[in-house]
Amino acid sequence: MAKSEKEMGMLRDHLAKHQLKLTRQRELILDAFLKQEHITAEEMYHQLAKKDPHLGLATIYRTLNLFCEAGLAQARHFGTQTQYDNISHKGHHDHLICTGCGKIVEFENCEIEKLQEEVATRNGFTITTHRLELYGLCSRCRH
Amino acid sequence: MAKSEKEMGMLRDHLAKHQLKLTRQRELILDAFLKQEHITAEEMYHQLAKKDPHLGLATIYRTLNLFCEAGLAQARHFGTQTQYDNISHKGHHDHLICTGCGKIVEFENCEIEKLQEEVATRNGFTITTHRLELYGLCSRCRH
DNA sequence: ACCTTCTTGAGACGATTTATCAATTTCAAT
DNA sequence: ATTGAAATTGATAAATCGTCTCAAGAAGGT
Repeated sequence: MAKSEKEMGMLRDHLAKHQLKLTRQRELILDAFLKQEHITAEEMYHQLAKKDPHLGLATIYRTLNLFCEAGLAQARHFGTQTQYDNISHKGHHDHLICTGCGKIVEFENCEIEKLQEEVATRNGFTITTHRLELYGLCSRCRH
Repeated sequence: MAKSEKEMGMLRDHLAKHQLKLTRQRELILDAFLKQEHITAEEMYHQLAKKDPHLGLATIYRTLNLFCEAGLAQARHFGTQTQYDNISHKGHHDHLICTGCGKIVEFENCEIEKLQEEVATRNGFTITTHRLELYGLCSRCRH
């Protein structure tokens, strides 16, 4: 917990600004959240079941949504679930996905990211995160 | 319906390849879909209620998913709902999404697409489609 | 027209997330 | 340290969204 001073500070700030309280559960969930790049409420529920078997799923949802409002997390809907991304992690990995065999290749491309920034700026946006997925056939599946 | 020959052709192709049938409902839904840039199943359900009050919501979901498989549409999860984007009528467009107010700005960027092709080629992939979403705050929500 | 197969519509169902509410905890003011 | 108003929690009910089920109907090849 010692190394997450910055994030804990952001949370405290947000709580103070909104007359909210710092609870044992919120500290526990923040602690676990900061160790992840992204996580679902359900995953966190299972992870924390060991440390606090009585921690409710609703509390986790409420807290992760609170983190979003405090600027620590960002919700992203993927498939049927909601992923909560840790904003302090910046390792963007995009994906090449083969629709034939399901193979996934991760890549990073600074030039693309730069162009994304340009598009965003041109439209008055400030990007916090992005998602890029390329679908196609890998060399083996192309026949 | 006369102006959507290309899309109707793509649908016929897909149906033929998979032993599926062309039904009145599928024609009706395609017709309505091609007039939109993106739409949810629920929105389409209400739109088509006038033309066919007995058209079921499940049929709309099934048909929009079929369009995705036929390469006419692309599903995108935003908020709690699924948006079905029309990718064959107006060309592919990517999205800038404000996480504050939900505003969506569509854009197209040839340079980004060219770089995507390069990444794909470098990895032996042939891209058939892609999805690019930039999440952030619009000028108004940034305060 | 026949016959097989696919599709539809209606509602049941499943998964995910939010709302409800009594009991508990926080925290600032005593 | 104690008090007490206000926020939070946990358990569960409820809402939301999308898929599944299945009997009845439609499509399309022969």
